[in-house]
Amino acid sequence: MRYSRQREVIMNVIHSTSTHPTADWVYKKTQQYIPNISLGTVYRNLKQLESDGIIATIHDGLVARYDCNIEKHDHLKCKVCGSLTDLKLDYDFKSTVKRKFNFNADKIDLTIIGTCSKHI
Amino acid sequence: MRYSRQREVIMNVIHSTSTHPTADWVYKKTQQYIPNISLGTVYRNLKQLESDGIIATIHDGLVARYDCNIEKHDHLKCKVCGSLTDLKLDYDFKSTVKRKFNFNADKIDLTIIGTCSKHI
DNA sequence: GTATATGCAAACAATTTGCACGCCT
DNA sequence: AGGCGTGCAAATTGTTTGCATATAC
Repeated sequence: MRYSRQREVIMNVIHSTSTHPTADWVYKKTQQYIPNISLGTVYRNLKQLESDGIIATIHDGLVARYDCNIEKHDHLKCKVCGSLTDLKLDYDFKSTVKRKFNFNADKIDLTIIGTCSKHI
Repeated sequence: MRYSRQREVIMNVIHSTSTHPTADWVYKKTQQYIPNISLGTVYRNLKQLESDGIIATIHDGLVARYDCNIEKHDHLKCKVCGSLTDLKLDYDFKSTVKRKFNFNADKIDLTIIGTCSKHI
């Protein structure tokens, strides 16, 4: 993967937030730095960065969100404000499913949906 | 919600499988019984059945899958064959996130991604 | 120089919606 | 009769892709 200014800006934009932005949000934000960047370029870069393990993709309903935190972690999703917050829970299901189903687990997607402290 | 033959067939089709079908699969299957049913009708009914709590929607990547099992449960997703299998794990994260984040949890989406026993 | 990255626009896939008509109740 | 449900097609939304040009190395 060789250098491009577009990718550098996209990386900076993603690292500037912890809100797990959508491709469209990243696009609008990068436009502030590269006005004629195209949405296709944003998607292409996000995809490539993911397949290189540099960022992670979260499927939030039917839109994809991107996350620069690639460490294993879970999410809290507020159904009022739509916010997605990182958290780290402690569990070990991999050995359970290996034992019970002979299933080889790679990763676990865990999202808790509810109401965040701001909206109770 | 009043009776319609389309909805009855859609319900039967969903209950005839445990594979968590997509809207398109349901559409093709219902066509065997009502050849001129429209895809819009399938979507409308699936949506209504979900909002009435009769079926559940699972967001699998960027497509929606539908599940007649509305009891709380988790999923095993095989990345080789794409199959989605129900399982029931034992955990209690709701009290943890209430205590730590003052987050009121409604439900938990938990999917374990890996390789199922058929493809090891 | 050559391969990768880009901008643009068209294509695509999943889903939703407006409208006129049909069929439960 | 009145209103919910339908079929159809067009619209929307999110994402991908083909192509000619530009740029990193």
